[in-house]
Amino acid sequence: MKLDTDLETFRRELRRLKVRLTPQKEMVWRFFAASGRGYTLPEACQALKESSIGQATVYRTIKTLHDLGFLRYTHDPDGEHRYLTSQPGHVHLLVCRGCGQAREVTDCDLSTLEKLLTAQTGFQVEGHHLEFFGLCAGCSVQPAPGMARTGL
Amino acid sequence: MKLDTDLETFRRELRRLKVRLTPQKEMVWRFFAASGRGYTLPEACQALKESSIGQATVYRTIKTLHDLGFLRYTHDPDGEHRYLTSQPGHVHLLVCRGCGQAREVTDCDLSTLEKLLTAQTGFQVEGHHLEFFGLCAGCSVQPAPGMARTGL
DNA sequence: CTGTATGCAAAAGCTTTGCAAACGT
DNA sequence: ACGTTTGCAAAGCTTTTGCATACAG
Repeated sequence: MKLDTDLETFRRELRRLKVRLTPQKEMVWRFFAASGRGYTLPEACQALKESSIGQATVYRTIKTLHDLGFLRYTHDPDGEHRYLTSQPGHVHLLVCRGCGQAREVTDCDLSTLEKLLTAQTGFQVEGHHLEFFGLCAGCSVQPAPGMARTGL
Repeated sequence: MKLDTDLETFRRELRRLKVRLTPQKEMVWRFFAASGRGYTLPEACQALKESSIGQATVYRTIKTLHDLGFLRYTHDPDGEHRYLTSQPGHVHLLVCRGCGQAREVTDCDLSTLEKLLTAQTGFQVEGHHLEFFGLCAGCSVQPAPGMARTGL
């Protein structure tokens, strides 16, 4: 399974970055890695309490992993941040409004658009955030009751 | 000045939408319209307290104006939401990391990219959020001390 | 007039912090 | 061993809610 190799990568990276590898960090990472949809901070706190991880640790760990690039967040329809594990580097998310699953997209060439903007406005574009939303292949087949809109 | 005609538009739109036009709504809207950079909810609460607008009203009004499309939010470097007035319709923001000013961009053709994504992933793309960041013309001339990074 | 919007104050919810004990390196 | 990380509990914020009063239409 891919998670295992990802987990190895996670450990290796932490070592390389001289960040302490604790069971908590690993559990938090695995928790997010197992979800395609991501979790908000309060959701993660509540769920990880089951694993006896204190909420302060959840907040601190998510911040750390986010800063290191192991987690990203996407935006709910409500504008809430939902964290999920991510490939390193520049990616964009394709978020399904049906099931909430997110998938990563590496294909993006906005360089033409960025050059145009610079020419038009004098703005030195350094980067962008781009997020797509719509319906994934599964959900667009039919608004299958019980499949789409799985609460949480 | 453009603000006046925008204010008229604002009033007209509220009437058209059968939304009550109260002094508070107007003050909140004007407060945001006067800022290029936007405000977070707590910032707005604090500032509008001066105008004797209760915080519950600030929250409720911002939510209403946001739902109606009169306000959008952009993302801080810290990921915080900063609300600002916006043109109706589909626009993108160009946010300066120097002075924090945001400007709207209507130019965006991601349709080719969206078709490509649909072909590759089966995902029915319904829309996107796109935000650019960099340095505006003023700030990129020089990191002028006292000009860039105006706190708040 | 009628019903919605407001302000206040309290409640609820979210996030951060201080500190002693536990743990990774 | 040392210094970082953790859990707990408390403190500090932010956001929502209930309700009487004010006000827009």
